[in-house]
Amino acid sequence: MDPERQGNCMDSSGSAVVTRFAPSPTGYLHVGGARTALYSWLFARKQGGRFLLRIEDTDQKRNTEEAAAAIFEGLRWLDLGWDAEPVYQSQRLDIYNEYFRKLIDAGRAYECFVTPAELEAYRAQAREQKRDFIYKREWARITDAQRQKFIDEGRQPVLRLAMPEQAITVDDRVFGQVTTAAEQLEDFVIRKSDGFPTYHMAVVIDDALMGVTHVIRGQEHLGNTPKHIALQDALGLSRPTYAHLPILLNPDGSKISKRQDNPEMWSKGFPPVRVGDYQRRGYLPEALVNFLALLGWNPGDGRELMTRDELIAAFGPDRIVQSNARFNLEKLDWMNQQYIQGSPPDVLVRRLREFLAGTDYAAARADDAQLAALAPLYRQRARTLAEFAETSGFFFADAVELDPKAVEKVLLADDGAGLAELKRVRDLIASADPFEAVPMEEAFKAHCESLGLKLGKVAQPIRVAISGGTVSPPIFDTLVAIGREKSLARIDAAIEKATHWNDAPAAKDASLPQNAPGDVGP
RNA sequence: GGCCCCGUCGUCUAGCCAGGUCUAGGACACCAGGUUUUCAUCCUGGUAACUCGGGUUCAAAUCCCGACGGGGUCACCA
Repeated sequence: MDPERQGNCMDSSGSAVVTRFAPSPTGYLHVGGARTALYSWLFARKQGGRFLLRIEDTDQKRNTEEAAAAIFEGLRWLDLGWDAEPVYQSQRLDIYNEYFRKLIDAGRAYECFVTPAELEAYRAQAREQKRDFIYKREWARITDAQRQKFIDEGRQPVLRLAMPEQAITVDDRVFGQVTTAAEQLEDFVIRKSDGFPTYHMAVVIDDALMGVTHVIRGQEHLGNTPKHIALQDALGLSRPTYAHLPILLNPDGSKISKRQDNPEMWSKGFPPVRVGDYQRRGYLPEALVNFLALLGWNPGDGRELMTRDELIAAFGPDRIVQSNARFNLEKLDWMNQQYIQGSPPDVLVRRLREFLAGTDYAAARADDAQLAALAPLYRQRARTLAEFAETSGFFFADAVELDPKAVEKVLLADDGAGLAELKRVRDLIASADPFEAVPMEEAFKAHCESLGLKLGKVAQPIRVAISGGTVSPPIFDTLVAIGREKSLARIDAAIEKATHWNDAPAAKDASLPQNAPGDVGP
């Protein structure tokens, strides 16, 4: 998909860096995967190398194509471009078979007829005896007669790698040297009974064939790496440099999982699992990228808000942290706001447009000119695009809904002082010329001074009339954005309603039971 | 449970490898004050951490050992 123009890696020797992101097609881009992809991408860009994609679909009966498309979409949203067509493992069976052949011919792999049920029984037994069940060569040697018998029974063998009896050390760029003792290494399955390679087999072959020089992946794979090294040795394939990343955790230290992926958990501060949900919740991709980059890595000089180019320039595996990181949504919110504040107006409008498309926010009805008028008013006030949409709704409403609490506090309190003031300044608005924020503010300040009032005494009643509540952007900017006619109409409506606020409440109240105990406050 | 990894403010982290300059720095959040027409922004200040116990050393957040805590992994899933 729209491969980016390649970096300056074409001219160099054969040592150009190649990284890859290799998700299994789950149907969405996992936020942890996004960070892995980001680090791989940053490293490739920093080194002038290439960043590749591979879909690990050696298992699935699910819809690979659709599921992979969702992942591509997530990567595109984050603007993490890749440098060649993605590789699909399910289309490479011939290649894997070739390597299976080699292994068998070299005596490095053998058929195993033990069934999953039998294995499970052995494992259960081992657990009971508080032993490890580490599959060595137990069922490697069978006679031809036995083999024939198994086949006649309909058993489909798997292929296992004959592990050499020696410890294996991973030289990891993040965790250093990690050694696994020989006794811990088992003869793992490399070909499933359906003929497909296991993850271990496919990953080693594909990384080698794709020329991957640096494997950047989650720490959950650190324990698999000795297997991969053993396979590389057996196959005579090249060994990439490994860099394992610490795990991304929930605020409570638990692992981020799809099971928490719902609004209830979000309200408890759990981060969305799917990158698409960050988009839907009004985060800017550059903010997410910046935030993710800093979860487990830092430039070492205290910088936090960094452009993509700055991230690329500063990135390196040496400063990747070794401990797991908890996802702190509040900091993402802050960072997102920084990006909203820093976005050029036209970019912000475009982002709002994209965000609002297809939603039922009142703001979705706004045209670009209206959004452009509002953007400067909300860039200081919205941490996410969703907050913008939620708090700016009154601009687009046909009629404002007056918040009773606001009416009572601002308009009716003190014998209707606010209401009286609202009536008095109505004409100031009606006659404002030009109808612009600065001159209007001047006029109002003069008005207030002559009466010995603070501006707030005047601004709040207007705000309630215009927005329905006590919170809005600066009132004169708000009036201008809404327009003179609409503003006056809202003020008149508010005056009317407030004047009769306590008239005939019986009609309303009679039909309702008296306040139940435990009525909720604001 | 076995094996592996990790352990500095509530959170993300700097510092650790090359021990003193660390009365441990920054950021988010929080608290207080200031600016202000509301909210917010912005500015100033503040609370807050080296998991614990041994050892090495003149000196340890930094080196070593142990305990405890957290995480990962133990599939014919990736």
